[in-house]
Amino acid sequence: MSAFCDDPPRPAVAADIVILCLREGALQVLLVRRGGDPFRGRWALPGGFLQEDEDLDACARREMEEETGVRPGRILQFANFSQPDRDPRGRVISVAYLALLRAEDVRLKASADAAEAAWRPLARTRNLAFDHDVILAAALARLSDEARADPAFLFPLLPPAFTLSRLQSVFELTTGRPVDKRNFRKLVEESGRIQPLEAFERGAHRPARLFAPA
Amino acid sequence: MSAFCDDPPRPAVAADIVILCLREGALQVLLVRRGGDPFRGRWALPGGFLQEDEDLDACARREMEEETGVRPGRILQFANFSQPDRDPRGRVISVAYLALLRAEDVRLKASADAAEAAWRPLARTRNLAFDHDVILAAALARLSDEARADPAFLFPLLPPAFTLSRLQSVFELTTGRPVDKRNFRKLVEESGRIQPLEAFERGAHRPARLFAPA
DNA sequence: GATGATAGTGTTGATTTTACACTTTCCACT
DNA sequence: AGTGGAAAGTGTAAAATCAACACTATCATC
Repeated sequence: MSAFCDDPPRPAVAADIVILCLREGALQVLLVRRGGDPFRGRWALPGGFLQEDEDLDACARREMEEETGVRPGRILQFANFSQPDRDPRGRVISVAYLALLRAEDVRLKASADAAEAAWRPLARTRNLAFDHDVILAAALARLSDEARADPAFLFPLLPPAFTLSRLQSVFELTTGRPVDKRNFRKLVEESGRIQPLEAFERGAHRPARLFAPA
Repeated sequence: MSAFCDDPPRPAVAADIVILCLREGALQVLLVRRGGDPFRGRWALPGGFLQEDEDLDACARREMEEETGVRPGRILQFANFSQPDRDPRGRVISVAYLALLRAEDVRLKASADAAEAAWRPLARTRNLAFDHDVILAAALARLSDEARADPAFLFPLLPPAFTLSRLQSVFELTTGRPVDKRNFRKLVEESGRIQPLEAFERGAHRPARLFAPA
C-alpha cells in the first residue's frame, strides 16, 4: 500500500555518464558495448540505476568508479532525459552527467550490463543505443560552455603538471575554435587557477615550462 | 516480472515548480498549503508526479496549468533534488522548474493535494515543506543569473506592453542590485529584444513610452 | 503658473578584448 | 661545431565594452 494518495507511476531512474578523456590527441568518450537486449551489441554510455540509499550524484560516482576504477573529481549534472519511450524496456528517467579524467588513470572493466568497455574517438561515435547520441551531443555543448567560462574546468583531462600549449590545445579541441596563443596564456596566467613550476617539459624543441593547478 | 536484469528501485519522480509573479511591487511565489501529511498545513511548492505518458517538461506544464489555469510560455528545468530522505513517505526524486507569469492571468485553484493556493512574497517565505526552501533558493539564484544574462528573460512577468522603468525595476528586484538608468536602457534598447510602441503610459507624471517584446 | 514626480537623454574614462610578429632555445643532423 | 627545424615565449596598440555620472522635459495637480 502506497504512502501517496494518488499512487504515482514509478519509473526507474538512471545516471548516465559522459566520461571524456584525452587520447591520441583527441577527445574520446568511454562507451560500453551492450551485452543484452535491447540494443544488444550497440555502444552505449555507461550508467546505472539509482539505488535506495544514494542520491543522484552518489549514483553517478559509484557507477563511474565501477566502470573505470577511478574516483572522479568533479562530476557535472547537466540534463535530464525523460521521453516516455526512450527505453523499450519501460519507463526510465535518465539523469546525465559529465565527467573528465585521464585515460592513464583508468583500468577499464567490463560490468554486469557491459560486455566490453572502450574509449571511442568522438568523431567516429554515432548510432549509440537509446537516445545516447543526444545525451552525448548535449554533454559536448556543455563542455564547450564550461571550458569557455573557465579553462580550469579542463584540468582533470591533463596530468598534474602540464604546459600551457597542451592546455591550449585541449581548450581548442573542446571549444572547436583556435585561440591566440598570447591572449590565451595571458588569460590563464592571470586567472590565478594555475601556478608555474620550476620544471620543464623537454622534447625536440625549446623546453616548455610546466604548470600545476593552483 | 521486470524487464531489467537487476530490478532497479523505482522512486516516484515529481516536477516541483517555482512559479513567480510580480505583485504589490515585489516578486511573489505561488505556494500551496498542504492538506495532508506529511507537513500538513505547511506551505509547499506546487508540483506533482510524472505520469506514464508524459516527459518531465510536459509534467511540469500540466501541473502548472492545473494549479494556475495558465499555460506557461517558457519553463526552465534547473536542478534535481534526490536526497534519499527528502520525503518521509518514500523515495521521491524532484525535478525543479522555474516559471514566470503574470498574476493577473492566474485564477488560483485548489487541487488534490493542496487545501489552498496563494501568492506569497519571497521575503516572508520560510519553513516550507520538504526541502522546498532549498529549491526556492536555487530558483532565485538561477533567475538572477538568467536576468543578468538577458533581461528579456523577465518579459513573462510583465504585461504585453511595458515601460522601461518597469522592466528596470523588475530587473533590480530579481538581481538584487540597482543599475544605472541610462546604461540599462541602452543595453535593452540595443539588444533587439524589444520594440518601441507608439503608445504611452500616462500617470501623474511625464508619460512613459511603452515597449513590447520584439 | 508653480510644484512635484517620473521620463528621457550623451559623454567620458576605465576596462576588457582582440589582433598581430618576432626572438629564444633546444634537438638532430651533417 | 654549425645549421635548420620546431615549438616556446613574449608586448603593444586598436577596438569594443562597461561604468560612472547630471541635467532637461513633460505631465498632473494644486
